[in-house]
Amino acid sequence: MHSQRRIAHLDMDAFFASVELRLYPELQGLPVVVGGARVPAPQILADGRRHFARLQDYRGRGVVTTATYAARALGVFSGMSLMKSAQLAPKAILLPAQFEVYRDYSRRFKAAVAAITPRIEDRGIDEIYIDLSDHPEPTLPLVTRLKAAVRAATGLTCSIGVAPNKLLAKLCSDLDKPDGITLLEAQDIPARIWPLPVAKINGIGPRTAARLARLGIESIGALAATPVAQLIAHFGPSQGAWLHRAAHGIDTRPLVTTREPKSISRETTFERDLHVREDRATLAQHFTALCERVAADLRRQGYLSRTIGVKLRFADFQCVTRDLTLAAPIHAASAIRRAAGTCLKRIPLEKRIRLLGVRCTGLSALPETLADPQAQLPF
DNA sequence: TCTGGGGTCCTAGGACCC
DNA sequence: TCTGGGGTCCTAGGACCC
Repeated sequence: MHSQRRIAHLDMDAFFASVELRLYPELQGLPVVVGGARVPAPQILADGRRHFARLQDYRGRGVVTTATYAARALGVFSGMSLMKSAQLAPKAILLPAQFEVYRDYSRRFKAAVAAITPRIEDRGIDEIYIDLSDHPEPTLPLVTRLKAAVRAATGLTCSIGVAPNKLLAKLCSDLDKPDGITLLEAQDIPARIWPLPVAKINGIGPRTAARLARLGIESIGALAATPVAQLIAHFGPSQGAWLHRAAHGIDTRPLVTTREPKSISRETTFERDLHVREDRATLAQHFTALCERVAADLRRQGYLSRTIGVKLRFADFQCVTRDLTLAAPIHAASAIRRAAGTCLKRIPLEKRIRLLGVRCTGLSALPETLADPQAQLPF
């Protein structure tokens, strides 16, 4: 028999914004927003002090990547357009995202955890699952030690939830943020999980939450009380049964401790919507650049791709994709551009284009001889 | 002055093979 | 001439996550 698992979810607190506060301590306590591309970097003044851009001076199509807790208090949240957040917090500091710096902090906090508890599932740049089941130490001192190690390695705080599975661990890491520890057992589900809105469940997004709301189901408890047959009638056998299990805190997924990438892609949203007729040269330039960037990513990560695809988003936000599977895998930018060009020809282009992307799937390992940069031709 | 960029997973139909 | 399933690959779209 296998005993109860002990799964932790560790989530860094306002990760990108907190890294920026480490780099610019004079911003501590202020509303700060980290934004997308084309945001000006801080300027060093003659007296050595730094000058920061304000949200009110931003023009463009970027969105909020992360906001400090002071900015969140003004109603600014991830995913909100920067122009809209400027209405809510015009004087907030606006910083460009520095993904290389965040990746470095990410490696440091993960290494600090791995030195104590090696069974880790990577869930992106700022969160991980940790399997504590086989660790001899009691949960609270162990988790306290993990937080201290993360802080020593990065200077940053995190929040940790510990529960019998990933679904519940993820739910409860969010219950005491920032800098919190939440331990949850199965018998705590009715009191602590059922009052929460259904969208707190990882896997229930805005669409599913809206469909549930139309059925009068708003809380996880209401979802748990709904007969599974009714859920299956509305959402199909797979999703319906899953919704029922999730609401009851049932989740048997193991940790995935190693993973190979399935796709590598690059995309760009234009500063203004472009049209094939009027902006052919500009579009061609962006298209070639995307193919070159994705080719460079493939080579750096050591992959060939057999299926090349394109993605377009039109001005009305309609999204279309086309892909093409080749007889043999490729990695050269010129070959990617040729295949992606074939895909593009299959899309009617009457509408203005907002976004263009190039994607490589069907990945296989690049042979060693080709992976050697000395052996590479430019394209 | 709505709505980024990089991913994963699922569904579903058609082709094709056994 | 009509009638089968099962399995895999390819393609397109959609939901969701960080």
